[in-house]
Amino acid sequence: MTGTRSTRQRDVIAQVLGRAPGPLAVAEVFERAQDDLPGLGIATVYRTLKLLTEQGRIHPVTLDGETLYEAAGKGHHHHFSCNQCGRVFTLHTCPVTLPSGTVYPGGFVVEAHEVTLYGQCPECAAG
Amino acid sequence: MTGTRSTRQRDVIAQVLGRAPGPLAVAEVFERAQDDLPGLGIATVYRTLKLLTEQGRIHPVTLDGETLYEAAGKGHHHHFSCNQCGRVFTLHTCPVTLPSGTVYPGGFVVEAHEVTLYGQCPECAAG
DNA sequence: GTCTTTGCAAACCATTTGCATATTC
DNA sequence: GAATATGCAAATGGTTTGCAAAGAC
Repeated sequence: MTGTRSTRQRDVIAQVLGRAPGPLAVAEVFERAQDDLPGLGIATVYRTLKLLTEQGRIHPVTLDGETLYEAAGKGHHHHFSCNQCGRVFTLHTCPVTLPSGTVYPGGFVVEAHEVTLYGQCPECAAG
Repeated sequence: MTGTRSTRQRDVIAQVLGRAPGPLAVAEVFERAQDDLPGLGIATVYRTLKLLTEQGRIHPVTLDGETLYEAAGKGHHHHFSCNQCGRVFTLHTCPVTLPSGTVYPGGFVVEAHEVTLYGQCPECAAG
């Protein structure tokens, strides 16, 4: 069986995502993981992100044309993208009430939804 | 001034997007535009999509890691992505009430929102 | 006729893959 | 010790760019 071994690289990459306040781009994961593990190769980052995704331990999030990754198991949540600093945050509130099975005009059967809010993050709003 | 000339290529590409029921991927734009205009080059498609975007005549939409393009001027709307056939539709209903300026817990100032619904499109639900 | 746009081919750049070496169990 | 994972470098594939020829005005 492949993908089961515990390695320092996999641990570090999973940890990096685990402590982030929101989803991270591949380059960000790479940089942060290198702090803990110099010599880490970018190919390993891609391979590990793919592996963790297949295992359901992280999820890809596409936002503004970039693929970001976030740790799984955060329950239902959405994202906030700051128009000023560009950072993406995880929000634990949901502005939508859409029970699975709701049928939209035209006959669209809704099974899930995704919301992205854009605006100013607390830091940028304060500055 | 560059970007102002009317060419067959630009007209065709704009028309393709104008008559689509939802946003299209670059490859789809390319294929459909080639029906009207054999010999069209892919580079022209990319250049034109970029131009039309800068002119505000179309908008990019990122969905599941792909960048799609749709005609502008459709007013506030959202997207529905069919889990079965993969097609993306434009929905003219909005499940969210979020006046610009709403402040979310933590101090996030909301200026805009984007919603994507996932499920079965009318055709796939009927099949 | 001048300036812009196009198509082609080359250049780019992020992501993936092949392979020898290092690591896990 | 056998099998898996890593790092490097090469390959890939979508997007962009340089340039000579075609087209718009």
